[in-house]
Amino acid sequence: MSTHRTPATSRLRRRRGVNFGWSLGMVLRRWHEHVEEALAGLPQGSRGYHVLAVVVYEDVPNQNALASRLVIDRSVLTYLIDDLEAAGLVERRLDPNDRRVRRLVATERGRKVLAVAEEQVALAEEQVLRGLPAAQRAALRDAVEQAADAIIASAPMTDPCLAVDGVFEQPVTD
Amino acid sequence: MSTHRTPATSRLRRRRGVNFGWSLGMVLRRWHEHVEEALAGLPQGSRGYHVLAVVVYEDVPNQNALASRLVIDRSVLTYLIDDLEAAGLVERRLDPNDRRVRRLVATERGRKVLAVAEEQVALAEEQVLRGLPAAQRAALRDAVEQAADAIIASAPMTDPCLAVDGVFEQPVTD
DNA sequence: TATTGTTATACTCTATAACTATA
DNA sequence: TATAGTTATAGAGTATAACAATA
Repeated sequence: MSTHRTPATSRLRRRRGVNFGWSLGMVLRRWHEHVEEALAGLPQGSRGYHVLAVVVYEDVPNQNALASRLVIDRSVLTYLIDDLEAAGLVERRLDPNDRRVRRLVATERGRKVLAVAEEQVALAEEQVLRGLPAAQRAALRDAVEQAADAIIASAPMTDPCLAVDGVFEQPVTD
Repeated sequence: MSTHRTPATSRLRRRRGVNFGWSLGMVLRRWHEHVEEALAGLPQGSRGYHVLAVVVYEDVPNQNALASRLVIDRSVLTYLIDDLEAAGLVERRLDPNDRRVRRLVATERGRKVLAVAEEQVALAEEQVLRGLPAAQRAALRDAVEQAADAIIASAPMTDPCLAVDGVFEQPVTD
């Protein structure tokens, strides 16, 4: 199985930065492989983990706020919370002031499970980045988180500002 | 629409590095939003782009090799090549030595389209990372590509080495 | 029998809209 | 009418296996 020791890697010389996106996808994929396995047993894996973490550490007034905080759709959040609630990790509490909204609170068990999950994720992430020297590892984490912060801070997701399609329709006259 | 200027961002203090994966997903998502739009008109968007780039710059002996180079399944590669070939960007040539294999070669048009695409992608990526100072931007690109290289070099994708499930079955005795 | 490439099927994730209950 | 949350449906992407042709 491990007979091919990827002699390819050395000749994968990057032409400019054209494969930044591919590399991003690769790292994220590996992250998922390790983290979903590390979080087996936690409802919804890494997605339940993200939800639980926000509920524990941040003070979101309602589900809509939580959804936009995580940049996911309200409808998927419903399923995530359903499972977390069924597992006894979070609760939906009706807001007496506005009976439409449900305030989310973590249970004691939820906090404990999150603490365990954080350890597991930290270990998994070390595995993902184990090919990098420690300094590079920290730099990567910082850079990625900073980039995500900047993205969230800067703009709505899906902005049609730079509509530049049609470039390939007749760029080369064959 | 843009009325919420995300006051959240400032209070998104990270607890340790737990949201590295979330941030990765965020950056990749933004990358896709920009790049797929920039590559509208190119068959299969960024995926066709990756295939085309490898066909042009690297020397892959057959489709299987190309698929494992990009870490995608052979079956999806079939569709990608179908579309690229239909657009006249690549050709499948039968190998006279082994009539099972198809050698992939880029057409002249394919090379030209790739050159245009590279420009578009570079612009799109600048947009994605425009929230970061230039130095950070370069550091991020390098770190991510290095991490991907390390991942590819180090192991098969999906390794069941660290099977640590069951951790959440009864971690807290409720 | 093993391998290259294709086709078909199922499963996950996401996006969208319709629906309810409150306001 | 507008908003919070839910439910239902359709699409993209991926994984898997079955299949054909060749070795």
